[in-house]
Amino acid sequence: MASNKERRIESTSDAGLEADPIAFKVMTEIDMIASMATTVFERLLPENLTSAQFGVLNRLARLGMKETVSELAVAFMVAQPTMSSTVKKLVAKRFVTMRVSKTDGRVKHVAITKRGLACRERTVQSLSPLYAMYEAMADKLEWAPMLMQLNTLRHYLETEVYGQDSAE
Amino acid sequence: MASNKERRIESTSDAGLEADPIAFKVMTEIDMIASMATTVFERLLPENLTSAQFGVLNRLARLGMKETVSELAVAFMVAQPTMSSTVKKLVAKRFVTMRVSKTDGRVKHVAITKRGLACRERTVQSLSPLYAMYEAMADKLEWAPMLMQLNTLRHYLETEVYGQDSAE
DNA sequence: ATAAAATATATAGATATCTATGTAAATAAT
DNA sequence: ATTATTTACATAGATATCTATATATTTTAT
Repeated sequence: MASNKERRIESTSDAGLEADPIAFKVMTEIDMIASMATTVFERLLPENLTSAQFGVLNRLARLGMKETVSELAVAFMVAQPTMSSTVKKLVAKRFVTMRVSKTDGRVKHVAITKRGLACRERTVQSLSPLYAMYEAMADKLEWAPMLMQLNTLRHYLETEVYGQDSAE
Repeated sequence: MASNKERRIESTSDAGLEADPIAFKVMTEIDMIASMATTVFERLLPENLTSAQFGVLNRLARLGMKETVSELAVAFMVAQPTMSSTVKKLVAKRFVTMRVSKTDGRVKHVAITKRGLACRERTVQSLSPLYAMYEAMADKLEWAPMLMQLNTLRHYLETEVYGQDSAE
């Protein structure tokens, strides 16, 4: 919800204020976690990579295929001009190439380069403290059930945001 | 983590790609949920309120007290100049006042006005579809256990981000 | 009492995002 | 076939955020 991303500086340790329905408290926690996890993550990124840039690099590396700007925008839930901008930065760093499709002159395929793959590898390495951190939490946290619940919640929201079951 | 806020447009319904450790998948879900929940939330905000502005208004209304710019910045986990900017907008709309403290000339107290309170009330009303939506989800979602797990996760991250137990 | 350090806020500049719109190419309609 | 519509990407302008720094005030040290 963003608006409720409110740390309690009062006495207890709940997020959100008393009057919030529990769903709002959950959303407040989720906002705060997203924000802090992003902070932790970005601190570890090398070579002036932004998290948006690494996201694209990582996706192209793992899928092992090129994708169009629009496909990437959908995949990362950002506006198309936002993804155009991110890809532009990656092109400037020579981590990806953009080439007009041979079969459709409107489309541009984004493909990762060798330099990009190498950078992605280095970055994954430098993220190792993250793995350690999350493993350390596994004592106290049940990741699997949490994932299931969050997945359910996400699907509800996707329907809400993108209309009737836009999720494949 | 932001960088992994990646919708699968492939066949399954998991977030994140196969190779991710489960903690990364959880973080990916959390990012996506935060993003979509914010979208849903902002669509409902009236009077050109941003979620940041409503957050401050709502907090001041519920706490029933004035707070300083720095206190608000800490509460919402944003940089101090960011909160200065948000408060400035609220002052322009005459929803809050800023007054230099009588006991400390550096400090400015932010207090909600009657106009601000009224606006907050209207906004809470216009958010009613949100309550309905979250209630509708309660069939399939266990809000309470989820809240507990997320709370634990948040505390881990607070320690990580702000150093040893900055959380009161 | 004066000078130095710390604190609260504001300002400046940079960046990432958004919406609206422009441009070029492909598809559909006539 | 031509024209209109749709689609994919780029550009422009607005906004919210951040970091770095300036300014004013208070507190601390000498």
